[in-house]
Amino acid sequence: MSWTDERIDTLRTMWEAGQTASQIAEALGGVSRNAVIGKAHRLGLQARPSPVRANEPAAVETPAPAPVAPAPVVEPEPEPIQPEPVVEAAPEPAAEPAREPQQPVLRSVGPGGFVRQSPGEQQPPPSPAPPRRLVPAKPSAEIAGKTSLLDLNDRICKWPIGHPGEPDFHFCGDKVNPGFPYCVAHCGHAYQAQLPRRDRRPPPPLPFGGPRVR
DNA sequence: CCCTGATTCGC
DNA sequence: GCGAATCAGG
Repeated sequence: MSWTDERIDTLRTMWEAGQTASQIAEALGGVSRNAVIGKAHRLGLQARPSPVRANEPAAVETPAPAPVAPAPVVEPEPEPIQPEPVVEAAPEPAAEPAREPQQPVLRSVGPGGFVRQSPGEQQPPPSPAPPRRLVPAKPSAEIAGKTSLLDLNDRICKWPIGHPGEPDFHFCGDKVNPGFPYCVAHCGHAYQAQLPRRDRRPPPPLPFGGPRVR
């Protein structure tokens, strides 16, 4: 697989939408999450809460536009070297709590891997709604909320809920029954002992498609 | 162990 | 440029 414009576009969109590298890789297919991460970085996409690396030395803490509350803005003043005999080292225990994690505002991510907004965060377009250009809206990177195709992986129950094409089509999403493509419950549906023809139930909810061959 | 993203480095 | 291997935190 190569990075076609379209694939790069999907990567961009999903990455910016907060999808994990794994999900993106899964969605794109043919690439590993490492490939996705590598590409994302090469594309300049970056910065996003990483488990690794809590803080960087000279991290330029953007004080953030503290609107009201005259918070004691402490200018870091990048002291070059100079041991500087600490003269006044008694920071008032007043307003100390480090800056709220309000860099790119940490949000939780929904089941579908989509950014959630807390009610209070509901912030309408800051300025008079800029004439947003309606974009084609790529086929991937959406279908929020439910376990979508994008969320499937080797240990996620792939039992389909609903039907492909329907707006709310999604997958079970439970932990898989080790060794099977479905969770325990759905394995129960998928694998049944033969019953006498006469009492056999007709509806065969096949997962659709076979194992995806890439 | 599972997950994450970051980095490195041979190709 | 690419991505597997590796690292390292949650």
